Amino acid sequence: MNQIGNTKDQIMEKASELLTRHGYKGFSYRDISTHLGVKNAAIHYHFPTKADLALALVEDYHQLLRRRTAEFMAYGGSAQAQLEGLFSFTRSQFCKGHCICPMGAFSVDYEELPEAVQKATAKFLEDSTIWLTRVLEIGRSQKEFEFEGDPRTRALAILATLQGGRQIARVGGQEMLERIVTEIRQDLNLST
Amino acid sequence: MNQIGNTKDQIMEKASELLTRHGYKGFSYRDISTHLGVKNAAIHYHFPTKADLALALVEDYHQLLRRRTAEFMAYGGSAQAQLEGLFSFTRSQFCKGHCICPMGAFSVDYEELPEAVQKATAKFLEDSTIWLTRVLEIGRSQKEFEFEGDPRTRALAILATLQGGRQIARVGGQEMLERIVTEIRQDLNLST
DNA sequence: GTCTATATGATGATAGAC
DNA sequence: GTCTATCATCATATAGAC
Repeated sequence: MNQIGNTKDQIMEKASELLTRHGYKGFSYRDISTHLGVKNAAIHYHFPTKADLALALVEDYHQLLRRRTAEFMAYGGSAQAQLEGLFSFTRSQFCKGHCICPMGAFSVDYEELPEAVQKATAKFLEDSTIWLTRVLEIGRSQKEFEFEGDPRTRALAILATLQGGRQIARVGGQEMLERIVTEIRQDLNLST
Repeated sequence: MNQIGNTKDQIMEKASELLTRHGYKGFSYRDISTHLGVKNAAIHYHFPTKADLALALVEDYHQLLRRRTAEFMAYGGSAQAQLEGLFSFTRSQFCKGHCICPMGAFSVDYEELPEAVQKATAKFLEDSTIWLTRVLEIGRSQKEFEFEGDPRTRALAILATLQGGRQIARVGGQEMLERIVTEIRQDLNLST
């Protein structure tokens, strides 16, 4: 195991969990340092300001998206598998500590975030939309599912639904999220 | 004009704006008192703790929902008008300061809210769902729009989509919200 | 890289005068 | 009902030793 940068990774991992559980304003450097058994200043060494940490998180999410979708964007494949991957990811994130979408967490505090973080978040959203749009286009052309209208518009609606769905499930229980995912499937005439 | 309770109302109005703009953790008693030209302690007189204020806000939203939907729930009417009312409310809230849904704001901090606020929020969500479910049932039976499957499930999906949509529009611009609303209409075969 | 120590400011909240 | 004054606590952040 490579130990270099290990602390930095641990910080980001914990920060990501706290962000999606308690929101951007809902966690502090102290929460992270206490959990790692280090001091406050150690976190500031790796991320001088909280905005630096936020930016690193967004870019990390973005890179993860790129890795997981690179092949599909280049060569295509089963659109249904991509979509089911999104659904199961959404479900597993919710089950693991009622985690909401990072986009949802950041959007609440969006207007007060530094410009660099705002721009990175907007790019992340845009690339997520582009990816899902492509999935829908390919899936429709391959007859994996059916829908009418503009693929980008539908991609945005699906992302919004899942983002809102995870939040609503916090309040009303997991059953609500299950129903919501079912509804997305139905609108795509997906039986599985 | 009745002056009794005026300050209390002003507090709630400002608090509601701040909540939907900056989130529950994103506003303080100081923000409110400064805006009203009073002192910190004056707010605490009306709402001893922030949780009291949060509870009052949720119950106020709930009561507003009850008032606006009472007639429809009792006698029915144009479901399409109810739905369009929801859409235009969503749009106007976004335009006025990029306000997100209170449900979205509270859901981020939900797990740390006191139990009384959690329960009130859950009831508000449940009644919102019941109302929209009824709108969909009546609208479908009156052939105002078409959709398949369970009305409650679809109601939840629409609420989630609008909640997520308002947040996404903060990051990606109003055009995204417009697209998302368009998509909901299309899935109901609503042309207007 | 991590520590101790510290600066600075905001926050929710309370006591008691007017 | 609102004020002054005050509190304990927590937050982000920095300087300098090890």
